Amino acid sequence: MSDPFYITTAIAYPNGKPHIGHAYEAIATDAIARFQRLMGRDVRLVTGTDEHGLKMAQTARSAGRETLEFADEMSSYFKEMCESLNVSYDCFMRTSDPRHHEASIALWKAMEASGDLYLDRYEGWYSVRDEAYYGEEELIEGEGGVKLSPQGTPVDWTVEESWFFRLSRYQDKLLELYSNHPDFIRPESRKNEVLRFVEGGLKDLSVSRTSFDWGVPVPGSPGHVMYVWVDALTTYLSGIGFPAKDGEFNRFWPANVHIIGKDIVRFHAVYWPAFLMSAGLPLPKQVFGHGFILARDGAKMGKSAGNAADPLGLAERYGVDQFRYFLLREVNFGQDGSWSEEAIVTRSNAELANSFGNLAQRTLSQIFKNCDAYLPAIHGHTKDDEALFELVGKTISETIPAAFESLALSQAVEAWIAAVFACNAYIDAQAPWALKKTDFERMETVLATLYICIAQLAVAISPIIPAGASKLLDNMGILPELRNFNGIASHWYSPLAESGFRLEQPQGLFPGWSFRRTKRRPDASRFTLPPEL
RNA sequence: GGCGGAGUAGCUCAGCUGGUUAGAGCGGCGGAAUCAUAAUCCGUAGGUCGGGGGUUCAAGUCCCUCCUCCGCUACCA
Repeated sequence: MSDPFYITTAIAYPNGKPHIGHAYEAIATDAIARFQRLMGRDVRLVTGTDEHGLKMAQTARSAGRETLEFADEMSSYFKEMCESLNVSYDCFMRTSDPRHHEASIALWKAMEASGDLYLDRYEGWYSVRDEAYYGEEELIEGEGGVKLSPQGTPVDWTVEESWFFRLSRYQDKLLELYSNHPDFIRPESRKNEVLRFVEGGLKDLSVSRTSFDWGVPVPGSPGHVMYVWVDALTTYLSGIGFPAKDGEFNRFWPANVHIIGKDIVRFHAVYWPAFLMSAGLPLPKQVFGHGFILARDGAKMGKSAGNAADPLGLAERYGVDQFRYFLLREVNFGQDGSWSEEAIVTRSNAELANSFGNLAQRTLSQIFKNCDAYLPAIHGHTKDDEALFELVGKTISETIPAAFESLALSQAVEAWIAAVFACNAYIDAQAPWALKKTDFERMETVLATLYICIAQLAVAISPIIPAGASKLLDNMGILPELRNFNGIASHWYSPLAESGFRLEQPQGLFPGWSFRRTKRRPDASRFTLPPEL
């Protein structure tokens, strides 16, 4: 049985339609999951929506809607996003799902059994928008002397009975965790922030609310619903079957990595492991806080910022693969990045259409025309061929896997495109179109060499651009069982050629987009215009 | 205020534990080629590696200091 690998995205709060940040996280997580599948691992990818909390209830009410019915709609946008962007999730867990309620209650009871939950009174300034209490001294003054949270959201003086979690008990255990598992929090800069926070002392955490009922009811405590983070985090368990411990859960927990935004690192790196320790469950191996995707003008794509670009619109306009490729190629995973339509077009044209797509096109076309569409025979390799094999082979079997393994996604793509460049340099140096007249057999060998390399590169990049890669591999007759790192490195070419496989008329893989430019193109009509949004 | 990031070619960025002429991509410029999605390949970038000081035979790469931007966090009030 192959190694299990369990990865999650954060569970999105669907108080609006998904923005580019949600798309980025889902795409990155999917790419990692797909990579692990190519490595032969048994993968589970869980994503979903966190639908509880006063904010959702209020938004629904102000829209004159039933809360659940409203949540259904909002959640569906996130699910659609995953479908549209080719995110290969195994489970889309909603916190409103009865199965999830069961899981949350089981976790709660386990924490209670450890003596970590107690009832007390909580009073303070509560911000509905932030779903958090603030101390008097944290408040800022808005216009007309109105009290506002540090985030500038309205606050109300609220007194409620609340369950508390003995977070204070876990300070030492958490610090021990961080020091025994240096990779628990990544990237490094996030870890420092968490360390500082925990070292500064932990207060017990209020983990239930009585001011609304849209949430998971606290067992045996009528009127209380769980604090949203308790049940949101629990999706990582319920998504693989918890509270049932046999089967999926037993096999996949603990998670290999939780992919989250840098803004919620604390919940995942402090509260979450504390909850799990309390419940007597194993801890995830890693929490990775990625950066934000900023608009060209530098504006932050915040949850409530309202200036969020529509990721589905962009994907539809420029292509899902192109959009995925851009985000993972251009942005150093873990750091903030920026996007613009021009940047998407530039990347897509230069690397997908011109470098890789065109490499495949020119190679397959020559085979199609010169070899009657049959895969040409190999008549002994030269040093040049061997050099290319070595470079491409090393890239797909060492460099790219190592980069993916350490979640250095943009470096993985960088290594890939460098190998593509090498193939283009090779085809130009060998000039099979010239060999056609002088040394037909050598031409055959050159085209066969490229064929092998292109298939290997297509497999290696398939986690990033699954649709295009799979279309190309289909066209090339690569069997499904060869579409993984081991398979594509094996000797499949000659058997395929000898099987009498013939190419169809090759077709362009990725279109080149034109884009408004100051400089005039010699013949702009040759470019395809992207569809209007 | 504390802690932590970032500041490298026009643009976007690589540069691990200090060591030959500081790198890549894009753009620009010049050439080659014409199989291919007017795509490709080769050559070319005269960059005070934010400023200043220091350690060293040798510093984007270590130390000090200053400036700018960002993140986490605190406090005075």
